[in-house]
Amino acid sequence: MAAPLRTPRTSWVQEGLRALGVGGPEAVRVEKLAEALGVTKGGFYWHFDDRNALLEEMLDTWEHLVIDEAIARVDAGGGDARTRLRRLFRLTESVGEAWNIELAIRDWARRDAVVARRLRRIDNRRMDYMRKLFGAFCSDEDEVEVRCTLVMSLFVANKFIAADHAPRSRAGVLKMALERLVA
Amino acid sequence: MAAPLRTPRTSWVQEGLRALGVGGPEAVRVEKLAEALGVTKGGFYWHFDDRNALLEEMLDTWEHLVIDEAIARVDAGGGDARTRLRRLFRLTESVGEAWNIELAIRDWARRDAVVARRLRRIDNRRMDYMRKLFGAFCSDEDEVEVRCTLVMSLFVANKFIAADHAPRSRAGVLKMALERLVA
Amino acid sequence: MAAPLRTPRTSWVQEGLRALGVGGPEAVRVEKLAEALGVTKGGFYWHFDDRNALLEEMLDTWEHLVIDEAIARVDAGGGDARTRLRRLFRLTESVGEAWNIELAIRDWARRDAVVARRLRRIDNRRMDYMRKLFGAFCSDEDEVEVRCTLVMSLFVANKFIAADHAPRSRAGVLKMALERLVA
Amino acid sequence: MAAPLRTPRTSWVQEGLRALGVGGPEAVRVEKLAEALGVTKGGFYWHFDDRNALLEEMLDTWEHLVIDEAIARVDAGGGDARTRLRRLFRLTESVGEAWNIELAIRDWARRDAVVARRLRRIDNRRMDYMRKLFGAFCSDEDEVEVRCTLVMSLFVANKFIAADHAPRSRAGVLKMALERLVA
DNA sequence: CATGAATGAGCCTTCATTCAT
DNA sequence: AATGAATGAAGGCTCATTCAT
Repeated sequence: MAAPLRTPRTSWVQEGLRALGVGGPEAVRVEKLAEALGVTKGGFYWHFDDRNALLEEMLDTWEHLVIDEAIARVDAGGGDARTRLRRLFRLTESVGEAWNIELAIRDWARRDAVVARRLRRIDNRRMDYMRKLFGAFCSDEDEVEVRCTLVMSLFVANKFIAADHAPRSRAGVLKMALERLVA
Repeated sequence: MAAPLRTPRTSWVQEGLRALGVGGPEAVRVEKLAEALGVTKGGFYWHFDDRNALLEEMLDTWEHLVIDEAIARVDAGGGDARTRLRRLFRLTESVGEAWNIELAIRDWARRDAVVARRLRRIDNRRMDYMRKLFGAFCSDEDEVEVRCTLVMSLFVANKFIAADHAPRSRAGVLKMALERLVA
Repeated sequence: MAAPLRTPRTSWVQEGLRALGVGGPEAVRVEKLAEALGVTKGGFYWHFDDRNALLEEMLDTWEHLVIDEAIARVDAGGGDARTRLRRLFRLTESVGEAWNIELAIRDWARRDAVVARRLRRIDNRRMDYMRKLFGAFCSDEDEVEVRCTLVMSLFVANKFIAADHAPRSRAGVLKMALERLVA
Repeated sequence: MAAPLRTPRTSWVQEGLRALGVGGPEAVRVEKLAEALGVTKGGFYWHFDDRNALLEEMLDTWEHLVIDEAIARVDAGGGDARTRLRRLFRLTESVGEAWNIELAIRDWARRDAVVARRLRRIDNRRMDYMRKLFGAFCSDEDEVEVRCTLVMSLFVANKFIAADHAPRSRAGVLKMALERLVA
């Protein structure tokens, strides 16, 4: 009987993305989200046709965030290609919470063709953006492709790898690796 | 003398690993495994205390397979460090089916501390093995660490990345990248 | 001077009767009617206390339609008893859409005492009307009762029976049977 | 924690048919049946794939009962066509409980094509059986068809009509009508 | 080892109803 | 009159688990 505060569509999406990051798509449970939002599950169906509709809107939201907004932010700072690449690396390192969502989506894409298609679109746009930047100071196209792939791999694999690097830190190794790549 | 076992423990483990690779830990359903094995789930509880016991045994089985057996196979061929590294790469590229299991476990480790600990043990053993090989022809320890990390990242991220590389193929780019790293 | 009513009471009743005819009383869903009317269900509760109030008003509307109006229309044409009976048959055959509602109500009456009482009132008025007509040319009261019952049964059962009558048509058999009854 | 007595498939079917007769197909609720049988709904899914599988098996069971068994019982008594017809009428009048199921199915057939097809099969077999009997003493084929249709209509409509026949009883009127038809 | 049957918890979805605006 | 948002009670289905045989 708590005050029935309005819970906008976006709240469900936010909460859904959080759950996705933490527990994968199976953890996106209507009932759990409702509880987290302090409402009853019934209300969910006013906003969305079904669970799947939420899942799709979550992906839409995420796609926009990691592509359009990310690229805009990197370009906004100006500077030459190397500067932008370094800014991109820093931005990528800093997003913390968002990585969980991305990793969950990557794993999800392995078993869901629709998600896979979306991820491909996003990865291709990211690669294109990096190709342009690397290409600005590296004329060998093979080399550009290799570097882009290494950068992507480094970031994607980072959270999926559990190895220690003592006496170094993972971050330290990452930084060294990236520095060699923009050299 | 040995009675003809009907559905041995290992069948459940094998089927469980297959299910894990395809659908993640949530897809490892006792009922589904039973169906796939053509028996009823009743028998499962003769072999295992509960679903969790199976999950753990699956991880044991997998751990042994990807570490002890893999290293043994690479060393068995003999040759210098570079030769062994190349053999490792080839072995890693060829396991196909097994990769799905590994990726599933990596994602699983993100949300399960026990699995994470296990993965760390494995990743550290793999890194140690690679450090030894790279160290054989590369004296800069930082460089060794970076190369090991790049190789690991390349393989782990490979299946998690959906980008196209036209006119190249993913395999081609991978090969170029690895070749630069053992150079 | 009359404000342009948006969705009058009667629209809900009409739509409710349509739904009743198609899917029985369980298909009379406030939400579905609202959707069919292009409004949200909120408005429904302005007109009716609850779903049951609608159901009752639907029955009122239908009762008036199939009795008062039907009898009036048959009598309006004038003629002797046989003429009126034939006119009644023709009217009854032609109402198409309305039959679905009647059949649904008949089935509904099997499980709802209130509906049953209403149906009884209607059936008795119909029988009385027919008794008067048949009595005009048939002096045996038993015979009159039998004929009335046969006519009623023929019409009521018609849509509930799925048998084929090849090479005849159902309509043809019906016509023959009725003709014998007014002979 | 009551003793988990075995509840055979047929119990679910019986209970389902009873529920169908009383409340129509929508009243065939897995949970309600389970409660009536004193078990939990989970057990239902061991026997049936889903609710629909039960519904179909109910129809199978009913079809066999009202056709094969009914005709066999009428023929078992021997005698000429009129005797058999009268025996059929008596059998039909006596089944009480079963009528509810039949009526529910007839109404159901109005909105479900699969059920309609089944009903048609049954009605045609019944009509064929009656045609044979009426044909034994009535040479006019039109007349045979009309009588068969009247008999069917009388029985089907009987429970769907709510009219009173005072000072006669419905049963009395029915008997008179049927007697005229076998005359 | 395995089947047949059941329990119970959890989740998705539908819908009557309520209520502030 | 009607919308937007929510509650809560059903009801369908899945599945881990249990247990007698």
